[in-house]
Amino acid sequence: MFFSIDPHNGVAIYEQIVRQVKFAIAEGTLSPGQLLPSVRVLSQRLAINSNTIARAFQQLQADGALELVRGRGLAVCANATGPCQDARRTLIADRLRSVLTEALHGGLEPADIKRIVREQLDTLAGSVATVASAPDEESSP
Amino acid sequence: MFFSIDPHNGVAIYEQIVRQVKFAIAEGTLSPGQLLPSVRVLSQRLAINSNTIARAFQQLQADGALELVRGRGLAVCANATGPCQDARRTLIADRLRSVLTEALHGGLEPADIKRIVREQLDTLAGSVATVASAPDEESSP
Amino acid sequence: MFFSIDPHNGVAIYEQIVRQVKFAIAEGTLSPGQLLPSVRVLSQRLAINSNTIARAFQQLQADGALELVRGRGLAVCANATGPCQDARRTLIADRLRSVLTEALHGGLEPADIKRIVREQLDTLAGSVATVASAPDEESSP
Amino acid sequence: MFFSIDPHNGVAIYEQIVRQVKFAIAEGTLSPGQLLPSVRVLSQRLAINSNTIARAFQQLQADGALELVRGRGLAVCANATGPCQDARRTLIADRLRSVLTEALHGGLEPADIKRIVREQLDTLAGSVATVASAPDEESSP
DNA sequence: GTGGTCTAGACCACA
DNA sequence: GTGGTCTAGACCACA
Repeated sequence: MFFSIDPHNGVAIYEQIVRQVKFAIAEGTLSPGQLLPSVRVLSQRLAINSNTIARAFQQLQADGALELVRGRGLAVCANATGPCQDARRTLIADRLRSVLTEALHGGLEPADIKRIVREQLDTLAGSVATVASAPDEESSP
Repeated sequence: MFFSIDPHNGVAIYEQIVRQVKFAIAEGTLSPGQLLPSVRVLSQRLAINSNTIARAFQQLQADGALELVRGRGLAVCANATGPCQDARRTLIADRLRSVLTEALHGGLEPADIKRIVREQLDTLAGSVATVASAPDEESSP
Repeated sequence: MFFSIDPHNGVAIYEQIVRQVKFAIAEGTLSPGQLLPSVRVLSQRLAINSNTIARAFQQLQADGALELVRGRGLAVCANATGPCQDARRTLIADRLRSVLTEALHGGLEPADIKRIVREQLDTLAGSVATVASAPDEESSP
Repeated sequence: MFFSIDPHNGVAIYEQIVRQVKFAIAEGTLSPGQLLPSVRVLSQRLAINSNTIARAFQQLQADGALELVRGRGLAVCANATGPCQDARRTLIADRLRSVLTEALHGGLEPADIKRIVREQLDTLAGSVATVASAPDEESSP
């Protein structure tokens, strides 16, 4: 499981974790039943306080994405994949709508906006693809 | 000058105001020399605390977009249009890059993302166009 | 609003606060739109850390019982009364079912259990009624 | 001896075991001198960690309900029945008082509470009766 | 070892 | 003033 946290992007850290876990479940990087890295491990790896990790995990439990396995840790819920795929699309669409609204209100033309999207996608696709295909030492706990 | 503030989109309110003023300057809705509505008027119109408005205006002065005209208020700087056009593109592109990165990291395909962008643009274009062409009682103070 | 917190009864403090706020909404002690005591005030009054109060309030927001009023505090949601009445009955019925199951499994007869319930209710009804009818200095903020 | 453990009812698992053993002694399912299943057996049967079982047994010894019989295991104390009957009533009454207090504080009427108790008892009585009369392969070791 | 809760105290955005 | 977030560190139940 790969995390990329930015403490200064306006989104709370615990919320970034919640989203990235849901996204990982959505794309199958985390499969049902799989255990997540422990709070302590993740805390150390991300250099983030363990309370913050715990808060994210608790939210994920409340959202039905993770379940507690006593003494072993937190595991992906059996039927979490579908809902997480929905959640992913909704979250992305909401953020996109917000940015696009701002762009249109700011006087950019749809054609111009589409051009920017295309540019950014072309730039990003390469680097992200690299990350995504990198070997992940934790995918089978 | 038309403002649309969304308290839940993750961007601080004062920051939304800063951006929207710059965007209005970029597209010419606000021209050099033009006076902005006062903090008090804007505070009342947007139902937003005046400290928040004041903070946005302070930032806009610091960024060289607005300047104080003694006894009259804040006016658009003489040479602000060009820089604001640049800023607009950068601000939009930055937010877009952030969302697109999140989407790609989350396992969405570029094609799927482009489809979502198209959907959202189609939905939004109509409503925004309407707003944009509405008469604006404050554009010539 | 009256709180009675017992740090040692096995239920987490924040959870006790969540329940008692929902119960107060259910019985109308807290009406829609009404502001709750602030986190700081409650923290001092109950001698409980403000993070714990904040956590309870956050849960209550997530549950749709409270909503944030920027700069003023947290208010009871407009349509929270009905759901809180349902939640109250469910929570009580669940806890009762748990105790009654234990009693039956432990070999007590239904008649004996009913007698204990009657005894306890008679004992408690008086004292609670007194509390409930006491003047509440905070019911109209 | 029949155990029914509910990990989600707020009472610690070891505490549930302590209570259920006392209750079984109270109703005679466990008689003085009778040996209890070993920690290992119970741990396996209930799918509960053996530390948790051991802790419950330790508490039961401290409470004078069980005693160690060298080389054979833990047995019900000679004079445990009476005290366990008292304990049973007290433990049940305490939990009931706690729930009933919460219900009254929450604004439920005594009549409404009695109705809920009656409903729950009717629902539960059938299933529990069935369990109680089932043959118990361990009652005479 | 696992997660859950709580405290004390800092800093932030917003009103 | 309001609530929200984060850290550091303690203690707990359970495996």
